[in-house]
Amino acid sequence: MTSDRYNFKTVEEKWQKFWENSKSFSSKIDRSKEKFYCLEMFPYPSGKIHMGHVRNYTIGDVLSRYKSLKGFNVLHPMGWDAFGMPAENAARENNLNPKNWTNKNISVMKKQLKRLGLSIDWDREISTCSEDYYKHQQLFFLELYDKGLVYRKENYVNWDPIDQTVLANEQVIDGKGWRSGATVERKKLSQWFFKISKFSQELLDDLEKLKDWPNKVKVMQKNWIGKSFGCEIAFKIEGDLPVKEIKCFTTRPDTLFGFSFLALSVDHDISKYFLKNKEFLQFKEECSKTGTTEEAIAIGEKIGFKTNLMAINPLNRNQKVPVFFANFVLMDYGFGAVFGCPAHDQRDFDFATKYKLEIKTVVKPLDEDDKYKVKNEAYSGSGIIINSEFLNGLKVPDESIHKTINLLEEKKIGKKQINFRLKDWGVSRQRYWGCPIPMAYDQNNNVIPIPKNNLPVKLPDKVNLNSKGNPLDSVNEWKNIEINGQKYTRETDTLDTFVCSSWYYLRFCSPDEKNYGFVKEEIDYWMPVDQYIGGVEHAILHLLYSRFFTKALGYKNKNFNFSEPFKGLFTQGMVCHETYKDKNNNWLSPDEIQIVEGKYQKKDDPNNIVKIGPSESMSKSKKNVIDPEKIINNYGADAVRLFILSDSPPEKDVQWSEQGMIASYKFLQKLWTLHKRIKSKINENKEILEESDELIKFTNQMIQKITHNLENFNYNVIVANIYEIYNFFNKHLEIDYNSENIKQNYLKILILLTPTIPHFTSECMEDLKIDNVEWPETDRKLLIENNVDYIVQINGKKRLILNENRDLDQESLLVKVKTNKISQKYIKNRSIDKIIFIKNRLINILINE
RNA sequence: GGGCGAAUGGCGGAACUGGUAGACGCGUUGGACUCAAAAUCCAAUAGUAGUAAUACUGUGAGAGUUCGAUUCUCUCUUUGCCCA
Repeated sequence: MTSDRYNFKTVEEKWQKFWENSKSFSSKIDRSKEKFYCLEMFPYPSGKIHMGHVRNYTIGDVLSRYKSLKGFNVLHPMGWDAFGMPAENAARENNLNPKNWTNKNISVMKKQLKRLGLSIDWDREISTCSEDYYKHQQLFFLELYDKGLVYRKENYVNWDPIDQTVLANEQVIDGKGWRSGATVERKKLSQWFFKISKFSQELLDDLEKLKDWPNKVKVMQKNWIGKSFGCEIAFKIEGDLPVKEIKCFTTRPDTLFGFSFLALSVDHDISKYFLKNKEFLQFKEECSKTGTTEEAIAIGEKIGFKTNLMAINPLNRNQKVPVFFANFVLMDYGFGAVFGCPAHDQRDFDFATKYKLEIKTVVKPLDEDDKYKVKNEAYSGSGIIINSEFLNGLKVPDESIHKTINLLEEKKIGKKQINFRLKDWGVSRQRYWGCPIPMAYDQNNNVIPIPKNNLPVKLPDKVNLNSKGNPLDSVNEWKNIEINGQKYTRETDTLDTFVCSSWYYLRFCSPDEKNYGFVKEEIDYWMPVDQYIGGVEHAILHLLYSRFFTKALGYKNKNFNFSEPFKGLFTQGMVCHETYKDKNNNWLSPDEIQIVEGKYQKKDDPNNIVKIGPSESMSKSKKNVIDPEKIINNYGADAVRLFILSDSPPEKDVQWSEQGMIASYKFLQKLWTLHKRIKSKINENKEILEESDELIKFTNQMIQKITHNLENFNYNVIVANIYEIYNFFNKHLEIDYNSENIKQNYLKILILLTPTIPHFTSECMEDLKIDNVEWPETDRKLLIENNVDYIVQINGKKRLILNENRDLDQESLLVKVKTNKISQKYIKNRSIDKIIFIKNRLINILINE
């Protein structure tokens, strides 16, 4: 009997070799077929693959295999997001070269991915740290520079003191570096920027085109771009300083009559007059303690420093209000100055209460009268303008903001302004392991681009990674160069790794092209990516940058014929696992635990009772990780694929369960036994004259269901469908069928299973000597049953089900119902008020109680 | 504080445009095989009452629309994510 067991090791190895040798997944342009570009976010080569990768790439593989079976010309490539800090850190710690460390990881992870049986065209493999890749990136950089989309400026940056590098705003989480966790400092540095803000409006508008993106991602991007309508207002200033005017930006000009103070950022230009004022300096110091994140500001106490200046309300020249420096105003929003209207902004309200400033109500809710007064908190809802002279009666916010801006423009007091929250993308990083920025400086610090024929600017192999700051700074033989006999110093900053991942989807179309990043003809065929799949954590950064990059390459380029890189986006959920702690509150890995009589304890230490924590996303720090390699070795790739898809919808988090994993493994064994039974039925060559068409109907139904579920990413339901298939065959194989009939239907079933468990079905098909594989079509006619279950309701309550001929009309069905004993019991002799009848579905009889 | 989503058995989750709630899996229980165990196979499994047929209750809470609501509308609670 043991020889009949399904040996996944030999089977999976055999088919993986076959696919590799016969180049089953290599793709080339074929205009006779419709293309399908399926892309999963490429991994960072950190050492080993994790369960998140398994889930991500299984989802993509199911889709790719399905689309190929459907007859599409599928492009399904894979590469490596290979630049970045972990390599540099690991290399420093182990005295290695980042390149070697990275390449070693790549070869390990590639082998692991191949063990999953993914239908990837490995001939297109790319790695962002190879010269063949980044030289094109340098060319793109110069191209964007020529287009005026790259510039250098000095500004405050988020400085990570541990990693000694600059962080983008998005990389600062709760005031800490996203990787190091260090408290981020403010530092002034000269940096390279991509002019992403030039595309703010376009990036916003084109979200509309992305019909196959999850709405929440679009909303997140929209909020991130943060378009706001508002008004720039210049306030006249009186006082003992040479300050005549202060510009403010506001989104609520309609509340100008509620004006009671003007608040400035401590970094505002005017602060220069206060630098000798000890109290001000103390106040500034105090402000820096509250933190700069908007959250800290919203929660924290509002404090101010009063100046002797007074601001004049442009709509009411008699009204003069004090000017403060305040901790809740940031320099990078608007002009670093806001006007305070305490009655209708909670922040302003808190501030005004503290400093006993006037709180004048100028908006009333719809259900209040004109005497309405704001009491314990600001009112920021909709309503009607009051106490505002010529603005009175305007509806808030629909008409008030718009009309006020027009009025202010007429009176030359203000100017309509559109403000975006999206700031330009700072791409300079003070790191070694990244793509060198192809720029240089002469002795006067003037910038010149490296001539294109001198590209690539290669990273030097020999560096001292233990030097402080950027290791490239100390590589003099690399840094000092000559161009046309002139001496220059190289730019030593490297590019943010998000730049590498902003265009890799183009490179996959032309991985071997030497002269440019891609071949026009090839991206015209393959682009855009039809389905992009990855984690929702990239909803803003990576996706926004990629969208920008596509637009930037297409900018001033008539040949570029698409404006969005990813037509469809799917964001999969995380893989979670329970967390464990021992009695001393140390994290424990699942391997260190045993369950005895339902109690969790530490292995070899029964007195050490284990506390079970909530299920969380797998992470090394919490030790709740499961190593995919071990699991694949124990249960096989198909079983892992089956399990990772089975328990939750792909867009939601999934709970890793060893029991579930084992169940998937056992199921494949059962399925193999079933296959053997089916095979022997087929080999009997039996002909039955009067055969039931149940098998054909069932198969047809499954074609319909599985196809529908594949199209809609209901991959967990597909696994349920596979179980249903097993259950059906297992029961109904006892009934006699024509051998040919079984064969035809079983073949269709095997194809339906192929996207999910490809090694298994390949083996089965070979076993039956079948090689004709094409996705089966649903026969609509067969879905229509002769008999239908009619739901019979009495007064809206289901009472029985009648299985009768389809297409019965109301009258004939009613006759059947009336003659039925059960319904008679409910109807008795009472009169029927009304009948609701839905053809082939339901009859609802309303009777007089 | 704002925006978006979610809530269904012991657990993960199904349910097409409002029309049989709980597919499928896990777990649990019972049975078969076995000296025994594992493995495997068969059966039951929302709750309450009943030997049973069956009846009543039931999709976070409350209201509404409807002949009929897990599905649509409103209010609330809890929870997740994002922006703060």
